[in-house]
Amino acid sequence: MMELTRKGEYAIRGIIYLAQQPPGRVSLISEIAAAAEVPQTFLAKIFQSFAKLGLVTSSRGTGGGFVLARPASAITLREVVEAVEGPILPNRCLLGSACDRGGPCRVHAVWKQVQTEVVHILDGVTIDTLARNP
Amino acid sequence: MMELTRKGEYAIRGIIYLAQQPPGRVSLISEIAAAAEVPQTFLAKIFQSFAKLGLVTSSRGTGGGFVLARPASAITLREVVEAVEGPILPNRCLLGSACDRGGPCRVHAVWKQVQTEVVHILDGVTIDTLARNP
DNA sequence: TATAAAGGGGATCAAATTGGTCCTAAAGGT
DNA sequence: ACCTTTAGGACCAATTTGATCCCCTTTATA
Ligand code: SF4
Ligand code: SF4
Repeated sequence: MMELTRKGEYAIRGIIYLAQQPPGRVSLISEIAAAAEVPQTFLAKIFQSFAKLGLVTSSRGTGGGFVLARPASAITLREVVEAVEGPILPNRCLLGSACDRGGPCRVHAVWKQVQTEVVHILDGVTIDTLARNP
Repeated sequence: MMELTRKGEYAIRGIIYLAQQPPGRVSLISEIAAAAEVPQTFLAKIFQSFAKLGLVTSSRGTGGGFVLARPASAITLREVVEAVEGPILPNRCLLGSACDRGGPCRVHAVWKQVQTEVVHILDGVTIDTLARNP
């Protein structure tokens, strides 16, 4: 239960690689994919999501590629995960939409607590922490 | 991300109904399904899992049905959820199997922390708490 | 101004998972 | 015997996941 998908794994590995490059260094998607051991075309989609959300900046044409849009210390693991997996939502009813049954039941509060706690943990981890080598 | 499936929702609703019955009262699957608003044949599978894990006891034939195998105060939400959704595992690498890449990376510890925290929350909630009406 | 080197984005696809039904067998009561 | 009720397997449609392909646009530079 609650498993991260491949997309999530790949997203994290990809952005960590980017964070490990010298600041300002532009990386090709092919380079990132090779380093992170991720199918290139799949990773390209992931980085498109990153770019749309402003986590990375992309440039096209010769000499193009990807760079972090902010310092790695200002990008949280939550942002990365939510960029590709959508919001942390242990139960549908946590999204505004009222429960299709009576009102919110007692379980509701438990899922809310789970959500809050997980968000808190993932928000407390930044990419620069993850990028530091053992 | 991390969404509970229908099966999980149904499992919780079903066992809460059972916990709301007078102690010792046997409930038919048809009755539980109607009360919990869950497809009956689907719920039957769910309760089979409960029975195998010893959360409920089942009896066949006339007068048969389901009863909680333990007091509702001794059944945790985690047991119920894991019975149908499998263990709380935010990332595959948390299951003994070593990472297919280098060694465990720094992200590993984060998922471990998420797992621990979620398990802790769900272990702290028992079915009798959930069964009490507003 | 070609041309090559990138990323953007849509279409498409196979495999896996989810959500659910159906049928037969087994067990238990009358 | 016969009815009731769960057990368990086979099966199925819809959705999601994990990817690949192809064509388009942007950009540098020869
Ligand atoms: S039954 Fe409770 S947990 Fe389930 S959707 Fe409704 S409010 Fe949420
Ligand atoms: S890269 Fe890290 S988080 Fe991902 S499977 Fe390996 S150890 Fe686990």
